[in-house]
Amino acid sequence: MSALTRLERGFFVQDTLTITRKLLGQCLVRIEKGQPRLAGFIIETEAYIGTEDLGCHARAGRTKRNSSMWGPPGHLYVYFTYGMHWMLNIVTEQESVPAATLIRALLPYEGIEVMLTRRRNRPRLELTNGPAKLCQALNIDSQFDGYDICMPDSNIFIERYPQVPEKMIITGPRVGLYTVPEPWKSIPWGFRVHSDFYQQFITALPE
DNA sequence: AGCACGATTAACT
DNA sequence: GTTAATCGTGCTC
Repeated sequence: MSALTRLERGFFVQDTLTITRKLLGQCLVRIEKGQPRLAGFIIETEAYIGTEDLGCHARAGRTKRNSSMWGPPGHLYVYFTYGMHWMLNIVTEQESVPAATLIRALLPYEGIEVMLTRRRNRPRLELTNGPAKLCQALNIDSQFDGYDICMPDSNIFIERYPQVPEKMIITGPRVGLYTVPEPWKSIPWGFRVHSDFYQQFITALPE
């Protein structure tokens, strides 16, 4: 087994759609003091790109809330919505260009006992199968808005795994943009891994 | 100062 | 399939 490397700054300097696709199959890791490592494979992502994209928070210009999206790549944009939920994004593109990838779902891999506690013993496949759920499971909130995941001692980072084959990636519209006008509402900037691909990892999960 | 809404979730019929 | 929960944010007055 070869040593795993972390995604470095250069990865997040590619164009946003490329990054959003290539993040599928990579492993998001969360380190907390006094806790076992929490980790999950990224299986669903969405791209939000620039002020033109009317589905993107950047459409209204830079505000206190969305400021991180204008920041340097490889940092996090974490925001609060629906009065109770946190959402995890990774900032892409060069500084001053607002764009990010939303992490919508993970396949739990390490630290499942801790995730079960945080997620009130929900079924294993429902631990991190939504953008707010994974933030709850990994204990990610406002304290990580603007956080740099490329620092050597970062408490959140992504480990490099082999790319998911193109044929195993399902492309479709982004979820939840009910009031967003076309073409942005339907533009196919959502990506997920076909369940055929990760089924093998589910059956391999420890009880 | 007031208000409508949201890149969601869980529980319900 | 529907809907309540719950509150920070940004917009309007």
